[in-house]
Amino acid sequence: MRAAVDLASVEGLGGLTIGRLADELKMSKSGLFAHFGSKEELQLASIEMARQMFTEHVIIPSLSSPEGMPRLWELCNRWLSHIEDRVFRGGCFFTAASFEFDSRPGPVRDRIAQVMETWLKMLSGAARRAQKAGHMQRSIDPDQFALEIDSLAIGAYWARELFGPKKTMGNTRSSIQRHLMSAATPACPKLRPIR
Amino acid sequence: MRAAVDLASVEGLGGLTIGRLADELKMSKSGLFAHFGSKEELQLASIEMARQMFTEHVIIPSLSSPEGMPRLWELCNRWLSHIEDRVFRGGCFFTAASFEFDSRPGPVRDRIAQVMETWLKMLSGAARRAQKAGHMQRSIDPDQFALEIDSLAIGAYWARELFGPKKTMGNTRSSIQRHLMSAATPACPKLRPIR
DNA sequence: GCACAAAACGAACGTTCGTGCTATTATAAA
DNA sequence: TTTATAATAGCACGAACGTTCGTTTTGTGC
Repeated sequence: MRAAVDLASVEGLGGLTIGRLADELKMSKSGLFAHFGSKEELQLASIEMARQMFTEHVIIPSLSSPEGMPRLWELCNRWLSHIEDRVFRGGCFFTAASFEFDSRPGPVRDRIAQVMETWLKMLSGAARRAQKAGHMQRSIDPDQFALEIDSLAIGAYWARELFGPKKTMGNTRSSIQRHLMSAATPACPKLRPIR
Repeated sequence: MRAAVDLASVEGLGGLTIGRLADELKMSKSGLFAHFGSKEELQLASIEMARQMFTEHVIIPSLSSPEGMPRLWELCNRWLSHIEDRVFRGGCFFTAASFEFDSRPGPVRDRIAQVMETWLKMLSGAARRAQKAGHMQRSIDPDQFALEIDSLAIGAYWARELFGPKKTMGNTRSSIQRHLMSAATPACPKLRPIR
């Protein structure tokens, strides 16, 4: 599954081909195929694996940060890091998959949308708790705010892949930090740079 | 070419297949193929067509707005509109193509990156002129600023395609407008909502 | 009406795709 | 050691892919 996720993150979920994956693993096509029964199942399994990896690298470690703005900041930071660290060989698995499948109805598209919705809810939930903790202005719509910082990260990834990593990611960290701070109250604790 | 762009915007530039396009146009594969000579040429021609359409729908009309912040705002607005209006059947041609080809070296990828760079330069150039006109704070880095508003639009498109158009685009308009206004000086003229 | 060029066509090529079969081999329980 | 079960391999299939070929249709200027 690790190989599948790597391949899919480079060639796209559609380009994740049973033959190529079998070659990579030095297996026969049919031997590999038997584990899934269909290409769609392979795709869904890859999504599941990628989701697990994302949870493990980004979400779980962030939960040890204190609730409120610090945890929101930590979530953003760890997401950017997981792109920089190339946890997926080809970049950001889910962003690429989203754009690839957004107009191809079916279980694969639905699952991707579901995972991304959960992620957005994670962000907006953190924002909402930041409001409850008095770290964030109550006039802000948490859902829209979550989408905004998510967009900044997606855009950074987009620019990085197209134009090279020059200073893109570092600049984006400060972009997002600025965005968080512009929404913060005086009671909000300092946001420490994680890297 | 219109049909090719439509097909590519739905199935992706890779899924733009000579056979399917021929079917759609009720032509023979070979008859269609003869016009291009290779699939890559077809892809490049599609990019060119999409670029022309984008220029026509977004850039040209914006040039009649006064230089500075108003024109920058108009560029953003028209980009959002051209997504809402589904100028490309499958959504935003270039955003999808960017993510599809970002890790597939070759002339197609290069051309996409080139077009997107030109577009970003258009935005940052407008921002720079807004600074010269005294509409925008000079402390702002125009390149980073351009990437930020581009990111917001990309993110809006991403959410729209995945979760449905509910209120996404409208909210994004105000997100971007807020972002512009937070960078504005007192001398900046009012930004009228275009739609 | 004819000649000539451009355009479209149908058939075939070699690959690769996903997907079924039927063997063969490893593994673990009896 | 035998036996049941899971994993892998081998082979073949129909379809679709990009591409090439020779032929036929279409349109234009004389």
